[in-house]
Amino acid sequence: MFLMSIPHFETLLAFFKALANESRLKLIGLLAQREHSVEEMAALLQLKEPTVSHHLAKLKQLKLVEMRQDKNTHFYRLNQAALQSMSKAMFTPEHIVGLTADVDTDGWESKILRSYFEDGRLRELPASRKKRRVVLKWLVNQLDQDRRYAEKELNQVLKQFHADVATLRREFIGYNMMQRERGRYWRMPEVEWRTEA
Amino acid sequence: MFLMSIPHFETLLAFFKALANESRLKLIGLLAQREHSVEEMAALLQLKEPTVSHHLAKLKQLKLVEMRQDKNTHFYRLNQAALQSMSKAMFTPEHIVGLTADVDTDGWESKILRSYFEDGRLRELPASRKKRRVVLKWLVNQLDQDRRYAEKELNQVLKQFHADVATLRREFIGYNMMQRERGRYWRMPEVEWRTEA
DNA sequence: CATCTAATTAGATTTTTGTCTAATTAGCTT
DNA sequence: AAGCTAATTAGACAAAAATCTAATTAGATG
Repeated sequence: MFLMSIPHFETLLAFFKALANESRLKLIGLLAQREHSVEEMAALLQLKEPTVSHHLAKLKQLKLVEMRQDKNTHFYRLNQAALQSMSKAMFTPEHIVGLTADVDTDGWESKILRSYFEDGRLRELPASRKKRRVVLKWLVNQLDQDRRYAEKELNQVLKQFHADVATLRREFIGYNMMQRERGRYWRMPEVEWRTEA
Repeated sequence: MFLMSIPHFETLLAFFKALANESRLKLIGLLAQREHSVEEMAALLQLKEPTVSHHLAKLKQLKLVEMRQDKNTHFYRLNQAALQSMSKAMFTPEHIVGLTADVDTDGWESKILRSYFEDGRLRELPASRKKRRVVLKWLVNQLDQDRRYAEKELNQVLKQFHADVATLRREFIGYNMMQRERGRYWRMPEVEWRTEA
């Protein structure tokens, strides 16, 4: 239909607020099936019409629903496209990392992460040592602190971020972010990591 | 990693409630970068520790964050997998339609939609006339009531649900759900639709 | 024009949620 | 054990949000 830009903090928050309510979520469910008039929806959800109107106004503000008028009946329908594109872009790492723009502690690392991740996946391992370390640090952080992973399990987790899992494993060991013994891998405490692989 | 079952109404609502808050969303942003102690997060967000603790408890309940303890410092980290799988399954049509289970008006149509849609896409056009009509009805409802679509635009919208857009277009015309003239398509009011194609 | 209908807006009330301070717990450290 | 530190729990208070009734608007119809 049309692409929506990646939503920013305020947008995302507003979006969650809109959906974080029992009545509104039910309304969306109803509207996913077909259009409904305000009257109908009020009856189905056992709410008064003004209440429904109020909820629809919120959803309309965010373009999650659209309205058409026939005589003095207002028919609402869901804007699937808005919903989908929102949920799609929502939880990719580079986007989540961007959430903290205002707070941001280590802006430098965030910037690197954002630039190397795309649609939730690592495009390529950075060539420079410093950047590579940032990316690896983030990745190793996706693993459980105390768990011992079989190689297969480790691959499972890693391949969700990058195809070349063998290189990732090797780099982890190189930086001493992980250790291996008899086919099992586990994380090392951060103080033990090396600066150079 | 592991598959999560499709969340149901209560789960989904709880999930949105968890994220529909400025502080919690920022926490998630922070934790997406690396693990943090409660103290750190309180400082970064300019909140008191009990407040942060309280928010983390909510996120922990939903397994969105995990905690590891070192001495008496608690380190929290994000459970990316939970977040991702939640957002992924979230807004597929067959799931949204399922939201209204308790309310449900036309359970029969919903059931059909759920069974023919998978991951947001139409698996195949039902063979039986009655079922096909339900699916087409839903699809045509994704279009703007009053807009006139160029064939290309129409395809754009439709292909997001099904590859064989030519058949869909033909069926719409057949059921008189849409009309065409000089390469332009538009929706017909529901009263004009035919029962048989 | 008077009246009816469906919806929205205004304003009041109640419920839910976020934040704080104070008190408590759990785990060191001396 | 006494004291220290980081976190959690309890409870109070304040702010935000949901819902209702009443009043108003917009459009249709006799």
